[in-house]
Amino acid sequence: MGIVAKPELTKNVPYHHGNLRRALVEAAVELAREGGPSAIVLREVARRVGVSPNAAYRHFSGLPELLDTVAWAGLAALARSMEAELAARSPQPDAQSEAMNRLRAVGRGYVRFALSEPGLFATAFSYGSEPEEPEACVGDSGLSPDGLLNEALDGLIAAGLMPAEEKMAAGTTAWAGVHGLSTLLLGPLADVPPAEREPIIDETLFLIGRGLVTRS
Amino acid sequence: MGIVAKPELTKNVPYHHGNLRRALVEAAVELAREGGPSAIVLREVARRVGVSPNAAYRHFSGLPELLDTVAWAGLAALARSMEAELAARSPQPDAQSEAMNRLRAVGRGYVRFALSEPGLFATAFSYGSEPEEPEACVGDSGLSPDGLLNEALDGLIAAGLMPAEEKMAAGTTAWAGVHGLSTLLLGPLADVPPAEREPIIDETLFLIGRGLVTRS
DNA sequence: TGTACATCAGTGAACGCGCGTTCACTGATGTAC
DNA sequence: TGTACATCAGTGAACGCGCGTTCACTGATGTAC
Repeated sequence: MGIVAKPELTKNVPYHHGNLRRALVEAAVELAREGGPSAIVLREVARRVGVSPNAAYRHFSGLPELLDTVAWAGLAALARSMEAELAARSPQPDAQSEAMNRLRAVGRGYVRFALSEPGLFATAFSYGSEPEEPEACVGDSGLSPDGLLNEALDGLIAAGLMPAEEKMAAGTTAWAGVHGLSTLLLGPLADVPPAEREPIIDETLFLIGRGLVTRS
Repeated sequence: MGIVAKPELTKNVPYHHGNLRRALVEAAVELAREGGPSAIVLREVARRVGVSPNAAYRHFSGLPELLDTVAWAGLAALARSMEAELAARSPQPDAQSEAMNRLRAVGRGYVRFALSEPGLFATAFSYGSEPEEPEACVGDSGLSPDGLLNEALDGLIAAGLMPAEEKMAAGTTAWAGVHGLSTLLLGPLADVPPAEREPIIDETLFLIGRGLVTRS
């Protein structure tokens, strides 16, 4: 029983939960936000929803399936963070600046998500299986984090900044860069002062981006 | 009791263990190699050494201290892997090629260690406190992974490939790149065929390195 | 060299804990007639 | 519209497990004299 009684539980006391599956996932996401994948504990999820521990087995085969569902939700949230940076940036006059600007925006969205939601970020990459419906890990644009990066790389190619045959290597490098930076800032570099974080992110995105484009 | 009786336990049956602390750390490292940090379980460590579970408390304040010790050993092993790549590469005629070659060698040593010892790699970055004696996480050269990277960056500067004031940003970018690539190859990219891994590593190291050096 | 004794590295048993999962069940829901 | 009944989403209790840690102890070691 939480500190605030849930209206539908006090008023109606419905025997059948409205949408228990959704409620379980939401509680599990909250646990992931608080403590990462290992904090997703089936009994605690049930406790928070106000249901007996075994009720979850009506909706999931077991803990691993619930964990995967949360991971996919984490990837979707990551995609939305990347989309938010794309929307927030100011468009550039020429095509080349525009393409680089978009690439850096998705990268910044990636790292910022990791820093603002470390538990969910860690959980997003702890999935054990791919989702059956790919739309489970997709942002508002319908693209996954992967798809958003690819779109940005296509922009680089279209602007003549990168040969098409380097796309795959560039994708791996960009992903590795932002993922590694996120991990470092949450781990070994966790005690750099918050004020220094943004410049570090910008510098790193600059150096990574510089490596991807063909020198003129 | 293992499948092979330990000689010193069957022959001499010494009451006091020769060097229990060292034996505990070795067993814990082995567990980390097999399953990462969460596989380091105090009771299992004691079981493998052939000692009662509480005996470990004569040498460690508790599980966290043992875990940190294994993490530092992992960092030392990482440093040695980087040193091995430095030693294995073929020296280059001119100073600039030599500097880039050394930088890529330490990067390759980093990623190869992660791929060959994933459990120990994960454990190396799960420490909760810094070692009191810094030589706990140092390779044969006396340098830590961090120190080896810095040495390589100094080489880049000395060769005139990079302005000194970019050193810090370059270090973060290089570290992020190899760390991220390691993480991806062990996670989301875990099912790229082993034959394709080396080319991917080389391409990524190439693109990261290209971003660090000043364009001419 | 021999003996008394403090030190300390181990033992054995037990503690409380919380977990994921299973069992047999109960009571609400909604459909067929 | 009313009733019988199958369905199914939940309950409550229990399971076995292994964990980290603590307790009072014991027996070997090594030093002082």
